[in-house]
Order: sequence, then C-alpha cells, then structure tokens
Amino acid sequence: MIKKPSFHEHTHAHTGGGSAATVDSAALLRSLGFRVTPGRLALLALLEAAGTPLSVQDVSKKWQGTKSPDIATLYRSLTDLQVAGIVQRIDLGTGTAHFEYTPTRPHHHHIICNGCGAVEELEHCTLVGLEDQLLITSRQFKSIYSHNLEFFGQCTRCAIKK
Amino acid sequence: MIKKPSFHEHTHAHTGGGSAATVDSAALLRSLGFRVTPGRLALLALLEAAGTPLSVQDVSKKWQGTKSPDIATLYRSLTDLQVAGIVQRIDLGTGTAHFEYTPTRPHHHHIICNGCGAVEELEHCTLVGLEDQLLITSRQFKSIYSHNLEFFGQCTRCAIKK
DNA sequence: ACACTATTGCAAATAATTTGCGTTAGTGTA
DNA sequence: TACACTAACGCAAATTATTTGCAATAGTGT
Repeated sequence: MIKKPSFHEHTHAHTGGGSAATVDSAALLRSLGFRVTPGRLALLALLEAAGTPLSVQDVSKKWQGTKSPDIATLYRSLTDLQVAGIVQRIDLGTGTAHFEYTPTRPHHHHIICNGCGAVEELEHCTLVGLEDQLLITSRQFKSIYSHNLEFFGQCTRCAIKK
Repeated sequence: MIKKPSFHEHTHAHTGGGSAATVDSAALLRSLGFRVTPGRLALLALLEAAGTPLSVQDVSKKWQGTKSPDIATLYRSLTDLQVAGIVQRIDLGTGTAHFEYTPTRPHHHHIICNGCGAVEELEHCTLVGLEDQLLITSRQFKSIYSHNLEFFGQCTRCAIKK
C-alpha cells in the first residue's frame, strides 16, 4: 500500500516545450506534494545523470558521497515517484524492475542486447497513433494510459565476439 | 543455468502458412530435442487452451486431472520451451513472469487493465517494419530478434465501477 | 520554536525464481 | 523386449526481489 502525500499543488514543474534542459528537482518534488529531502534530491540527480534505466541495486551501487539509503527506502521512493509520473518503471526482460527519470527526456523506448545487456535509447516513440487505432478495435477497453515497448537484439560488440 | 537437450533434429514442426490450427505437441517436442513426457504434453495443452498469458502460479492452479508438477519443474519446463521458441515470456507489469503458447497464434500484443488486470489480445503486430527502420538509426545494434509491447489502460467494466 | 506527519532505517515477512541432488522414466540400440 | 544413458522430475533448501511494521528522525507550515 502506498502512502499518498497531500497534494498542495498538483502542477508539474516541466519546462514545457521541447527544450527541457534541466529541472529544479526541489521545486519539482514540492510541486508534487513530496517533501524535499537530501535522499530524494540525490536519487533524482543520480537517475538523471545515469540516463539509462537503473534497478534498485544499480542505484544503491552508484550512490555517491553519502551512504546509500536503505533498499526499502529506495523502493518506496521510486514507487512514489513513478506514481507521480516523474519516474517510469521499465521491464528490460531481466526480471527485476528498472527505473528511468522522465522529466528531461521525451517518451521513448530501448533496445536491449541479449548478449551483454547493453541498453540503447531509441528516438521518439511513434506509437501514439496506434493507441487510438487500437481503441477502435478493442472490445473491452475504452482508454489507454501507457505502454511498454522494448526491443531485444544483439549489439555490434557481441556480434563480433560470437 | 539451463541444461540444453541434444538437438537431434532442429526443425520446427510448425504447420507453416497461416492456417496453424492444431499442432501435434508430441512431434513438436521431439523435433526440438525434448523428451515427450506427460507433464510437458499437459503443460502445452493447458497453455494452448488458456489462450492468455499465464504465470507459473496460474498454471499450477489450472492444472487438471493429475497433481500439478512441482513449481521448480514448471519453471524449468517453461524456460526451456521459451528458449526453444514455442513459448513466449511476457511482462504484464505485475512483476511476475507470464508465459504464452505461440505455435498456433500469430505474433501479437496485449492491453492490460490497470484496474482489474484483465488482458485482451490485440490483432496482428505492425512493428516489423519499425524494427528495420530502427536498425538504420541505431549506433550499437545490427540486429533485432524480438520485442515486447504491452499497453495499459482501463477496461470498460472498471471504467463503470469508478 | 512547535506541532504535525512524511520519510527513513532496520529488521522481519512475503513472493518469485533458482539450484542441488537423488530418483524416475523416456529413448535409442542391441 | 531388455539395457544403458541421461533428460526430466520431485522435494528441500538457497537466492533474489520486493514489501511491510514500527519506532526514530527530519521537513513544513504556523
């Protein structure tokens, strides 16, 4: 069960438009009703800097400066942030959840290497139109909120090795 | 680590073409180098009859007639069958692996209801062209083997409840 | 400075998945 | 059909991922 913060203001702090360079994490957290803690700030900074989806383990290992927050805290934070919409949960086929920071990057997908697990980020997603189309055909569904799409293949490096 | 069977013949027993109505599971297993056991046959039959992706738990519960195989056996079988290509592993966003029988159905995707978890199967996938396109742009990848695509939304029933 | 409660750490509980190992049972061959 | 070989299975135990309870700590608004 996820404890919901009281939403004072529910306005995302997105810079709007395509030039979302940097985001004031403190303001972002506040605008979502979260308290601004060192842990949350560092978590967002780490996720943003990583640029690639991270598992809880990854986050804990990459944590710098201070001691990493407890794993339970990381799970709680990431889940809350995901519900709030500034972090996306992604399945890379590894069986463990990975999280990606979304405010500064447009919606996109990935290719994962079956050999070494390398992840490459793909350009803009072109599935929005498809969603509308699907809803016309669907018997049971009247709305689509999101989708997950990941490709699996072999990266150049692994292709050479084999 | 997955124990690989010795592949006597590595020819899939697919009926070829689009009219893959029923498949002789025994022959299919044999052609993939697996032994034909009652457990495997029942597993394939169950998966095919279900028509929807099942978790290991689901399989165990739906098992009929004889006592369900041990969970460890189910995991081993499903993983082997997945590697062999006649079962696909799917992520429905639940955090647990689901498996779907593929020989008799064309490649497709699903919509999952965020409310009740209902799964609807979508018509034919239209992403094949996109894969080729992606490979042109990709820096690190030269081949794509597969992809996962699932949509999440709200089904009519849940839309009414709320 | 103070009260209120979200957030965190720590330990313990669940759940999912994997692994080791001895036994059982398909398969090919004599 | 009997026999040897080894995949497949059951069972118990080990891992790994994720969640939950609870008391202590620390942001926030007043």
